[in-house]
Amino acid sequence: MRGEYNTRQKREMLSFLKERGMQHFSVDDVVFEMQDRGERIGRTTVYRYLELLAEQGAVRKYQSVQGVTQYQHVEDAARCDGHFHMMCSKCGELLHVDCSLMGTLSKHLMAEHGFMLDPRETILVGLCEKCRNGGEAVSHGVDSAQGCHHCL
Amino acid sequence: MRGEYNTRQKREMLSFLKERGMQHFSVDDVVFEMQDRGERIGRTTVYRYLELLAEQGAVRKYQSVQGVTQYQHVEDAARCDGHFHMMCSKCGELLHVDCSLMGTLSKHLMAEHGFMLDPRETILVGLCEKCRNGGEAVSHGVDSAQGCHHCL
DNA sequence: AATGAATTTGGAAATGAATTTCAAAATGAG
DNA sequence: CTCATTTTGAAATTCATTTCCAAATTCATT
Repeated sequence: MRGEYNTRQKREMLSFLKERGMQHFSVDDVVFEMQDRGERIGRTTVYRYLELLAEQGAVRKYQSVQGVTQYQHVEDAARCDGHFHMMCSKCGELLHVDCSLMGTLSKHLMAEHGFMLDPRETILVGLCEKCRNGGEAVSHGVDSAQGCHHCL
Repeated sequence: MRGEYNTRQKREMLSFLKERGMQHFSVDDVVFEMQDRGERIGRTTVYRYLELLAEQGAVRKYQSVQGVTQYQHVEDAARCDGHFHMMCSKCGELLHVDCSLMGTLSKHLMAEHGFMLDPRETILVGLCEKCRNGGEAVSHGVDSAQGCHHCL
């Protein structure tokens, strides 16, 4: 049956997932990491296995509006529950938003609009700082992936 | 200046938009409709002009997660500017969110996270009140844009 | 360890939407 | 009409993702 053979490629990818923790990654991230490790693994195989894992629920798949699909290991993604993601429409990067303001918004939408916001399905789309500044990162004291004074 | 010449192709497309009303359509819909009318119009031109109209707000662009981008004629574009939308993941209804909290959120994301939230691309996903109270399930997608009774 | 059937791999080719290119055509101001 | 500017569109390109399929691998059985 499909998915029942234990191969080197699958083991390598599972170990990669574990290392990544809650961090998002793309197919290319896997491919290049494997190259760095000196492991050979075909791009097709990465696509295929991530798809299988997504079906099985071991991985969550975020398809950007335009650009590269991102994946996230679900074991740790459970820790993402209750927080949101924003995606840059230009570079496709997916960022965590651990911000109490989102909780406030959720409560408000529920109380005033009768709408139960789903953090897993909602992706805030816009332009990340890097892309707004022409590819250069600018520090403003707060890493958007980490949090601000409102954030956890 | 870009967009200032009045051409047959533009006139034809504008008349197409008017006929379509709020109904969504794809680039191919335009191309084939034009062929049926006996008008010749290049696919490139359709992409290009729809993109221009989208920038100007005369057309809204829905990029499906997978598949073909769909467009929709916005008769009163100003009515939707600066507003966000939420979509029910069950019935697919698209709802208008005119809420000062969204403005607050936008400002916060910009100031503290360096992220410029885009109201046109962002769709808040969750469960609407009807569906939370045992509404009927309807397949959703781009079609559901028609369900936006506040905004369109 | 050998056999063989089932599964998996991965390079290459295909797909398909969207974008870029650029020479030719159309437009409109003067 | 002239001519600079804008627009058009066929063809080429891009690029993530999928499909194809022969070869390699895995695993249960001898």
